Amino acid sequence: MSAEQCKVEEALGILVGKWKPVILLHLFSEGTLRFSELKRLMPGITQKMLTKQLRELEEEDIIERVVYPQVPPKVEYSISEYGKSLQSVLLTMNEWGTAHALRKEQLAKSQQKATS
Amino acid sequence: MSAEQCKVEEALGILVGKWKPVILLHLFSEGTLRFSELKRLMPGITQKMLTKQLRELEEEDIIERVVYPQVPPKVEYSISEYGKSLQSVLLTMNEWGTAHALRKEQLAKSQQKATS
DNA sequence: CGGAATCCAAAACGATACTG
DNA sequence: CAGTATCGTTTTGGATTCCG
Repeated sequence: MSAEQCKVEEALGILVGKWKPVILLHLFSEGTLRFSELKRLMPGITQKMLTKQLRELEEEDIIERVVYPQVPPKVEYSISEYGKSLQSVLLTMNEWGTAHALRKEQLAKSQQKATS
Repeated sequence: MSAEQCKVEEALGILVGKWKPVILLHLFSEGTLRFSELKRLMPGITQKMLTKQLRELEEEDIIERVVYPQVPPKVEYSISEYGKSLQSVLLTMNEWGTAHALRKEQLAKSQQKATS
């Protein structure tokens, strides 16, 4: 892993975005979700953002989008075959992130003691 | 790994930034580098950006900054003990990123054929 | 229901000049 | 040498309205 041919950004580029990891984790655990279900699972996200992030993930072939031609419309999202290869990356990051969050928490606690 | 307690952003937050992964990879492979050496290794980065990204990494305790009180100044950066725990994450992302870049390249090639 | 379009604020990034 | 400071541009995220 040399710095000259660093491809971390390739993975980073797909995961960055305030909501992308959460979207992916939901799809990984639920399998298939409608647009409205995703929205309900993420209070705070706007329709515009959800649409945008889903489009970007779709463009990278990470997720699949299926439109049912009916009224009212129904659109379902799921992880694509290729997208499944991302799970291990997500898992690694989540594990490290969990430990890091814990560490920060404990560090804050010990500093609280020191100043009290 | 449930979506409710997604800690991917914890890792993401540290890696995002146009130059952070490259900085980290350089420090991982070289061990210790001076500010000017880092800058030379990354043509295109501005002093301001390099300073900023280094500060952020330092604040997260990922890298260490040692100032030698002399004229002209000398400042050395290296991966901290804790920062080393990030290497596996970086490696995982780099591997996936490399494969992803290759895939995109080949996809582009096959599309080129199809339209020629 | 699942968007698209518009407008806006904030954050990231960058060029340049100056400094102990 | 290793930074600040200031300015401007670009990108990102968000609120709101409208549409088939």
